[in-house]
Amino acid sequence: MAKRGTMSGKSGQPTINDVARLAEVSKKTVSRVINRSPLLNEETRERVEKVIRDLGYVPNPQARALALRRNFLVGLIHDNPNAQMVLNMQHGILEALSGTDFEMIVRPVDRTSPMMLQDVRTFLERQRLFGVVILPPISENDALADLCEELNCRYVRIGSAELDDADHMVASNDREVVREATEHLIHQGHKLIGLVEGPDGFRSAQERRLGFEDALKSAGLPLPRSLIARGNYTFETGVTAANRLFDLSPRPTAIFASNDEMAAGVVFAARERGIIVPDDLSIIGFDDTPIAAHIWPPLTTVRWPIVSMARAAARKLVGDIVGGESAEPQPSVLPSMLVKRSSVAPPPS
Amino acid sequence: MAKRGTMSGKSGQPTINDVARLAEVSKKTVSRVINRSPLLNEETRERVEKVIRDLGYVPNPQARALALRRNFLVGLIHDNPNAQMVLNMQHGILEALSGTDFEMIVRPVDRTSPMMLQDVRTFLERQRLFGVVILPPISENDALADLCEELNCRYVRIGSAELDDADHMVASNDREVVREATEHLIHQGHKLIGLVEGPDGFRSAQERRLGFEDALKSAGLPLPRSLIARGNYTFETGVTAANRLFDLSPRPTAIFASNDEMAAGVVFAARERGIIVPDDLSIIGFDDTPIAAHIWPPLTTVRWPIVSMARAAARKLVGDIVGGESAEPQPSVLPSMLVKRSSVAPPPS
DNA sequence: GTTGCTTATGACACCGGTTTCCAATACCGT
DNA sequence: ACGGTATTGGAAACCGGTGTCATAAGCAAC
Repeated sequence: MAKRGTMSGKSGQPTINDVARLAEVSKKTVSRVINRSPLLNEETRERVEKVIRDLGYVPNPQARALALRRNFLVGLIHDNPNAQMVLNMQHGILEALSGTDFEMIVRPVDRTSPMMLQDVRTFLERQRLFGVVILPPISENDALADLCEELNCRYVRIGSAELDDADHMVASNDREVVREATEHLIHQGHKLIGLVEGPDGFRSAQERRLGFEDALKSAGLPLPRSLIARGNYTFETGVTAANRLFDLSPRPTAIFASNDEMAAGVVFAARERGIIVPDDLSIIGFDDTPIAAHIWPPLTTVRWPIVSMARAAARKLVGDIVGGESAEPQPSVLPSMLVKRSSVAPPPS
Repeated sequence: MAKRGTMSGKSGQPTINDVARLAEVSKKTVSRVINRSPLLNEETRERVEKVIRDLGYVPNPQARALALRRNFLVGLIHDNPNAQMVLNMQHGILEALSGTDFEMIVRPVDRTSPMMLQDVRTFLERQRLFGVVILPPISENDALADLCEELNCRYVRIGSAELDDADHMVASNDREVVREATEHLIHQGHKLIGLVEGPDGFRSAQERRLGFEDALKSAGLPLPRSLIARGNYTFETGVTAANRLFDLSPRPTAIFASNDEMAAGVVFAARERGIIVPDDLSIIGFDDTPIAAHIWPPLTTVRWPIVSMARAAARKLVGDIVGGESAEPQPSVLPSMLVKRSSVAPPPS
């Protein structure tokens, strides 16, 4: 327990000076102990460490931030409409940060705002963040990454496909797993499969579409342009896109939607038309958000390794600081998996 | 634009010393300007302010935090499983904080952990937060509020019912609006209405149950114990509770569930049994999470003024600092509203 | 015994603000 | 012209750490 009564500060917390005085060394030596400096007598270190333990001393983050010109904060930058995903990412990051001196600070941004970059710049400059984790879809914005470089702020982007620089990236294998998902539909006997793809210009949308095409191609199935409808990852656009596909004749017997929200929109639209899922129509989504499990029928979908990705990203950022030499390199690509539920069945005969 | 070349620091950001030098005053005077000290020559102030603008000077948060022994951070403490709500709260807080010097730092906690209080104590002591906003359900924990008092950390709790201390509380009128929701069912002709209530010991659960009882009582309807099933705010317990109510004979023709997740569970269970919503069974939920609008049929539910509550809470915390004399007092009770969708209809005849 | 090198430690300035205390100036009544 | 009282500005200490550089001790080599 902390023995009180010998503190210099009146705020109750012991300072580095208290430790130095009690251990009969200089501040600097205590600082060396804190920062695991190698050039330090083992005996001295132990003596200081004992005082630190006895006192319950913890270095003041504000003072360190000032002296180091760098805060012990990891920022989370996102413009993600998917609350569950953002929150899971937060948990993943905090998990990686727990037990370290780092805390997390959250920064939603508005991709459509012309001030976005300027805002982020001000934010990073002022807070002097140790590093940031950038969530999709804003993680695809290269200007943002360049800004981090420029401001000397470490960063890790989370995304759908591996980029050049593994140090700044954690991704999942979207293309591969979507191919797998589509093949699952093909194996059920579907031949006319629609795609509700994500918005133009999104890496994730592109990757998922490529995976979809891979599967059809290697199965020798045709893919007319009409079977592809675009949405923008929202429920409503899922409904619209589905209706466009339902108007086709012959109607597709299965649909892959690039995310769960749109897939839920497809289910919704099907119900409005009296199309029974999965009897008349099989559906696969992507993300495994709670809605996927909770609508009827429960959606077959792809589960992103969200928490692990966030954890890996945060560890990449702070690993060499907190881990010392024992910091293992973090993986850059984590596998997604297909979660089979009840929205897929063989096509009607 | 900032004129470079006259800075003392090499990091690019101008410091208070730069401002002082260019304005030909002392640091202290600049500090007085920044902190809106009243005893200051108007002319001097303007001169300094001009230099500040020209230089694009912004005080260094780390240095201020060290000197003031108080960080410019507002913490968000939550143990909420509802991602959408947490994220909306985050947005509300950030909205209130935007344009100020404050940033938000997020701290999920585990209510069930015996270390919870200790963890939060360490967190608050170390980070020297300016204040915290506490989300339900952990906001009902009085020990946590006491801890904040003890550590001299401002706090605002967000909850379901008004507490004694309006300065530390922002709430919604759950009881009233649930009464209204239940009366909506009664007006449709329902006489046998089930309640899927929230977990024991939760203020929100209690308030909502009271509102439910209020409505039945004033309509002269009986409320046998068997019509009340308890869940713990999760989808799965909603399913279980619904099945218990479905086993009743006669079966209730309407169900109010204390949150949307459980309401979604009720819908799910109904479908499993072939009970048609809303023809055979009307359902009302609470929260207006995205799932409410996206399942079939879309749920009639109660919308909490989440963003406004969070905004009000954050303004309560920082209002007197950033607002100066113009800081308006923030409301402590914000009204919820009933959102009518398609899950309610008259009972089968 | 002196030189030269390595290792362990300390003195002191510094990060960029705030606060305390005091001096200087202006304003005032007599 | 004089002392007394508000206002204002400045010097220096401080918040609690880190960086730079100097120095002392220990030891091999000359």
